[in-house]
Amino acid sequence: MNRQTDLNILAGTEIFRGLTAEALDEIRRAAFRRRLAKDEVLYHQGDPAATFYVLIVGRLRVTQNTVDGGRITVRYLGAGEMVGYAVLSGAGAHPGTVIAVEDSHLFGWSQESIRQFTGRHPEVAMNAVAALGARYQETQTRLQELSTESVERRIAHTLLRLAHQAGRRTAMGIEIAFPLSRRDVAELAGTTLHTVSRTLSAWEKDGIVMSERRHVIVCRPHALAALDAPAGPL
Amino acid sequence: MNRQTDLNILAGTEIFRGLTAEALDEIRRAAFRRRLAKDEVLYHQGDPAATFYVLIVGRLRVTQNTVDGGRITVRYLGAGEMVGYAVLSGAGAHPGTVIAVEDSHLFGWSQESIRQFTGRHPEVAMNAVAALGARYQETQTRLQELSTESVERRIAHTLLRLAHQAGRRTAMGIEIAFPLSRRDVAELAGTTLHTVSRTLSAWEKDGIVMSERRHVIVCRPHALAALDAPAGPL
DNA sequence: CGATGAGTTGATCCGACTCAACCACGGTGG
DNA sequence: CCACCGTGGTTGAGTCGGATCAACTCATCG
Repeated sequence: MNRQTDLNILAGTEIFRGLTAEALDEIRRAAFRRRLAKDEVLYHQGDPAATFYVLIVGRLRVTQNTVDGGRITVRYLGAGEMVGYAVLSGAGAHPGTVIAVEDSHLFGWSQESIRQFTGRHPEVAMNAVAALGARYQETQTRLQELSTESVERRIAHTLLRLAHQAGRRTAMGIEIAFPLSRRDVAELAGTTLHTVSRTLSAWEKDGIVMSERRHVIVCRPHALAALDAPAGPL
Repeated sequence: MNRQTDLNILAGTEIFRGLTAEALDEIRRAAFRRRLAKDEVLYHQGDPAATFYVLIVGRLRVTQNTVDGGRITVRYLGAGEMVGYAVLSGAGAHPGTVIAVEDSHLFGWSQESIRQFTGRHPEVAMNAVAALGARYQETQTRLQELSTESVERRIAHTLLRLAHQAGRRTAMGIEIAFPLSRRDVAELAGTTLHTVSRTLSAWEKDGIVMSERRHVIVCRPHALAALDAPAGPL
């Protein structure tokens, strides 16, 4: 919690990496801290984009709603990731709702201070471009999957992506390290919780995954990755 | 084709807007021109991201392929839009294939020159963040539609988006101003050309759209936007 | 100890994909 | 000039993946 610790943390974030110690200290001084309890909302879709955040510890979920009640999960955010890119891009409002799925800790900056800082430090803007580009690509990939793949494969890819982003190696396999319900998976994979439940049950029988309520472990990731052929040959 | 014309063109692009005349002239001097005939490929998915472009006139299509033969259309690009953002974000390879759907004209810059320029002009990086953010949002919206809406509504939204991005007012309605086949619409909406054909035929009967081969006019955009209720009540 | 949320599993149904046959148009070449 | 073929488009019939509807169990919580 001291100055040096904060500097090390900031130096490890996707948006501030590569900055000089002086620049890091400058952004540190402009920051405020924000804590979120589990299930607490950071901001709602449509709120004016006034504050930019970086997630330090914890896990956040970004969701997006349509007028007609539809809801999807855009992505989960982990430590070091930026929150509220709309503040940087100059959009007026946040395009999604951000909620903590476990107790979290963030640094925050006002729109003026982060935009001013970004203007003076092109590396920050370049980092933002890189980070946004990566998210854009990931979304593109999901779009691709949703257009062309079966539900089963989409669920498989969803779990693999989560395992990659927030996986923790255990004796049983790769554990997805935050509470994740069937419904959550369904909203990521573009299906219903019923289908997710059936699919996970089948995989559990085959020893591919293990799951309890709101908790998934991927035991055999390679088996998930190789779900093209409808079934193994004789 | 003279210097002043080029400066005016550059000043109107999403990535270079707001720059001083001197900065614009600097980027103009570093640029080279590139012409693409209809159906000519600018670069392929997987090619090293070595050159950054801005589209001056014409229309490009960005597609993305999966290993297993799946293909989607990521988006169409119009005048003033940047092409090859991966060069900015430092990704090693282009994530998609870009092809001209009509004769086009671009400005191009080497990776070193555009990144150096961006490093010296934070506005450019900020513009890039804004542009990428907008594309990210658009993709998010498509993802949302694909997860929650019926094929018919997705086709409707696809046409509305195209009409918005590349529409030309005519006596008959909003004409989509570049060749667009059923297959193209299908790859944007995440469906098959058969379903698109059926849907457009039905809409044509209702006077909502008019279409010939590779050519679509949206006559009653509001009717497309209001396709929620399955059918009008008695 | 009801209540609420998460999960499972069966039965049913339908939207849209698949398969298939066909037409129209526009090059191209004999 | 016409025969040919490839591309784009239309439309019908059949099928099926997965959503929907429904009933029930099991935790967790105030």
